[in-house]
Amino acid sequence: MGNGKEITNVSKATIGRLPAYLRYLKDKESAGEKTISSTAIAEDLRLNAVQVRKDIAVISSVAGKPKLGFEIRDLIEDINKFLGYDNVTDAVLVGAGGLGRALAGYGGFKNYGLNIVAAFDKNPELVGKSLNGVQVFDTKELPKLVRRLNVLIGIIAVPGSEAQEVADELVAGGVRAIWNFAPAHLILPPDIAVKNEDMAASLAILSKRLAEILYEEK
Amino acid sequence: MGNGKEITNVSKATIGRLPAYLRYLKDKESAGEKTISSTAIAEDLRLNAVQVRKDIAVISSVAGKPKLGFEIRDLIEDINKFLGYDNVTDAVLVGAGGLGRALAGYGGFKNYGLNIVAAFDKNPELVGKSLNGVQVFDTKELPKLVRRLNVLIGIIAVPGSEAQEVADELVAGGVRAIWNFAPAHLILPPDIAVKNEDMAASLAILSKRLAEILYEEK
DNA sequence: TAGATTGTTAATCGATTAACAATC
DNA sequence: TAGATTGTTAATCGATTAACAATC
Repeated sequence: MGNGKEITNVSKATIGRLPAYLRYLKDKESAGEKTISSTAIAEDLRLNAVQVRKDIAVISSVAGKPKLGFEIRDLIEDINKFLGYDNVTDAVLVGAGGLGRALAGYGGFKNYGLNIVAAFDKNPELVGKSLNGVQVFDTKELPKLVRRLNVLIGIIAVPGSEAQEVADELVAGGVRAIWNFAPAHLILPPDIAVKNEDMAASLAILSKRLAEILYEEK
Repeated sequence: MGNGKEITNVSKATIGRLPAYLRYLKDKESAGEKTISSTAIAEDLRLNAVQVRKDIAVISSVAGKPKLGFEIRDLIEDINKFLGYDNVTDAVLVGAGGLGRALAGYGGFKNYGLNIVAAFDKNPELVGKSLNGVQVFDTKELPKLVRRLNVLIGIIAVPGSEAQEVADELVAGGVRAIWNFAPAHLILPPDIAVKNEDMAASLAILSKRLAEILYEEK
């Protein structure tokens, strides 16, 4: 999950673009290409070439070569390292309903350095079951088990009305980062990292863009 | 989905905060409160009070009253109207696997002005089935059916390798906005609205914040 | 009245984009 | 050499925050 050295003030915007670069570069590598220019990346990903070069400068030690560009292999390695995809971090999932099941079933997380070690649900029918190899425990066990497993990341996939309570229990168990998929605003201590996956917000932004597009062509 | 009148240049940042305001205000209303100040909203939602007032100014016609604040009822009505939650827009879902099923099963979308009218999958075993009342069709039927249903929004929940193809078919069917949950960068005409739900990007940002927090307290 | 709160203008901050010399 | 491309400095853009008079 990245080591101390790399924790310079890299902007959220840059970090958010890195996974897209990584996917793109892997595609190029699979296609047999060896080098890539910032101009090419920018064009394909609809970004600004200077932005791409700056992003690369932040995470990469190797310099690009005029006329040639960057070594794809090097870039992939640097991004993987920066994002901490080499070493996996454990996480727990709370909520084994529809979305929770989908998240547990999504095998891709391990590639992103995340390993879901346990799931929790308060529904007795789900407790004891296993979601894609992840065992479901009773939510009552949450703080105790999280502490014992020494887990730092909690994923919340419960209804909005239960999210705050779950978040409190995660924090009580020692979790330091919360990935919140519930439609709820969580009140948390300042030394806990939170990322809200607010579907309503995303949809609102998409809808407004759509409305703009339709309006413009009228 | 908002009407022409409201399509001024409201920033994406503001639009993204509106759903959070709405949830918060509904909570307050349920708790029996009648008015709310921007200072109170800002404190509870960990925002800046000026920002809250500016956001409100953009979407609301009614003015706040010094010493009192804003009428909660009015604000809720204005945000609902601005976000177009009153009138529902149809959408199709492509991919009836784990995530697709979770999205189809998520009843909340209707509250957000989105109505999933059909799902598609290329897996014959899923075709003909129904996900929470949403019928699954063969992906082959996609362009034809999308056009016939006159659907403007497509939700992509297929593996990354299939996302571009699906996007092309959605566009061919007349879709004008794409909500992309697949880990893939889509190449699309400029007059198509896209919102990428990039889980890897979200996780990267959360992980870096966690790393920072852990680093600081060392 | 006194004080909390609004609405708005100005200042700051952060991120993107433009310009351009250096270089392979 | 000529030209594509890099790396960096400066300019621009957009969003957040600070300052403050108006007002209920």
